[in-house]
Amino acid sequence: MELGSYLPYLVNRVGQRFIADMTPALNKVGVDIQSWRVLIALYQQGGQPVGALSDLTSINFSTLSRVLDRMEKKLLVERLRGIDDARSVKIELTGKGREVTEKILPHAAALEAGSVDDFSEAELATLRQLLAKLYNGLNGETAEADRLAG
Amino acid sequence: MELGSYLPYLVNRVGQRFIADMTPALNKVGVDIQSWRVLIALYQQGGQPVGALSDLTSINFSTLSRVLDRMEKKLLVERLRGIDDARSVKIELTGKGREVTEKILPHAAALEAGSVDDFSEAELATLRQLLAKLYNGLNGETAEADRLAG
DNA sequence: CAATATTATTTGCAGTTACAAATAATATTG
DNA sequence: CAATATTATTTGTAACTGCAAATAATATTG
Repeated sequence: MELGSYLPYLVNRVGQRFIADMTPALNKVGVDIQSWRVLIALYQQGGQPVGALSDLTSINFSTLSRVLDRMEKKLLVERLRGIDDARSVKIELTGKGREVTEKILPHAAALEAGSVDDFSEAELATLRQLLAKLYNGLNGETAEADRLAG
Repeated sequence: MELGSYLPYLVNRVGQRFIADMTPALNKVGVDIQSWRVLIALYQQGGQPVGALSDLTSINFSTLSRVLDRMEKKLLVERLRGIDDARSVKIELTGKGREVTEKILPHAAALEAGSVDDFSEAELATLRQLLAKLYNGLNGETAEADRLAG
């Protein structure tokens, strides 16, 4: 096995570079990377209960609970307890959350665009499609999933 | 912008799934994900100074220093101070480090193989090539790099 | 319908992480 | 060659993370 062709390696280093390149824009508005993931998810998919948001952002649900604490303190999101089921908490963007998201979005778009500057449209579409396919080929095994599977 | 086509999102969720799916095999031998990254890097590329290992693994150099502390305590690596330049520390796999790596490798290979089960050889090659190209299209901006760039 | 199981989220806690400063060594320069 | 700058790594510190247990609510079942 060769490191340079090992998919987890290739994927991890790209992910870390995206984070590194995004960090200056995030620092400017005092938002950390995890909060940014929550912001885009909510901005594009609307209010979500914590569990769904955890799936959507790939942030561990207990970590996410703490991320939401920070975001709530900064008035970026609010927790709406038990709209239909009082066990669940619906997370909604606040006006400020939307504002901040819209301030970051252009930087995010520019970064993504810059990263694929010398990709053809076809290559870009292929990359997205293969990443989605790769995701589906993985299990997303969790302690919880294991327990249920036996 | 759509979440499902946003590259940092697509990449991050794949990376998290690789971690989640790899974790059981790593737990069995008491190795965390960061240590695993160091193990494969050293196993395949040979002994490295800390800085090079930081680049290779995409682990922040000060975090890496602590990761190496844990690994040294578990006798997986050793620090060889100043072979040619006394400022640098060459990190080498120990015999045990190699053993443990070889115990994990089959799981890693199986996981990767399973994730691309329904990929053609051509698709797999394309994915790898596009991920490498994407990596090159990113800056890997660091506080240090920023300082140097002015 | 009381007892038990299940689902959703938070919290205790024991690490882990990353920025910035400190340390340690080599290179440069006046 | 002493003073200063640069390079490589570690460490102080404050915040972040994730497992497991606790809490809180709804569903099921005998």
